[in-house]
Amino acid sequence: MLRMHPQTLRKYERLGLVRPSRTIGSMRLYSRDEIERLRFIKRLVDDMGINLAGVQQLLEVAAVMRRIQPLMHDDHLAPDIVRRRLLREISKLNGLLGL
Amino acid sequence: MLRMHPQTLRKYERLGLVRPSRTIGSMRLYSRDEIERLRFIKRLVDDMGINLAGVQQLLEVAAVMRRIQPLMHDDHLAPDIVRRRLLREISKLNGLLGL
DNA sequence: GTGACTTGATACGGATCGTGTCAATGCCTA
DNA sequence: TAGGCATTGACACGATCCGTATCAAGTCAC
Repeated sequence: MLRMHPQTLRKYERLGLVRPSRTIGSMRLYSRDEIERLRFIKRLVDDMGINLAGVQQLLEVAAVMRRIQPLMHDDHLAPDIVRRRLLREISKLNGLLGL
Repeated sequence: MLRMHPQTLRKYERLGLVRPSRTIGSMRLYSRDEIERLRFIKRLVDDMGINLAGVQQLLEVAAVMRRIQPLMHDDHLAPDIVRRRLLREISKLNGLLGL
């Protein structure tokens, strides 16, 4: 489906990049979100040549982006609240870059 | 000063990670900003084990962060302007992650 | 129950990255 | 101005990382 080698998926899981659920017999089961996540990882690794350590950081950046996005388009949220949450996410981003 | 091998600095320049100015005799000259940049790169590579390809992306993320930071603390700027510039930076960040 | 697949563990080839070496050039001082 | 030393660029050598192949053992579906 994603043309990924089974061993690659296992290694990604060992590194904590994905977290598939398991069936009773301990077979891996990937949700739609995780498949999308794998697609994202594949782009970073195959097309951009990025390290798995770098992928891990960029995944966290992407997670922050996903939380910021709705904040900016929610029109019935008090500007103060938006501003405060935005500051929190930005400082989180800075922290993970070690700034 | 940063305990980096000269060849490492040359390779980083070939990859476009740093851009030192040159003296008349073509010797490399690093500004304070570039030294800080090198320190940042060193952390990503040595401590986090990140690829140079990943470093390149994270450098761009850091650049966006550096532009966002003053926006959030400038009280003289109209909220509309802040919001618009913020949206631009965020979409830039999304674009560079391929989202 | 039988055949096909998945599981985990280990090993191998290719690519990346830091470092060492080389001759040639540039810089500084006596 | 001549001599000693560092820097320049190019190439090559280990170490490490990553995807993939292989293996026996366990699991699934028919």
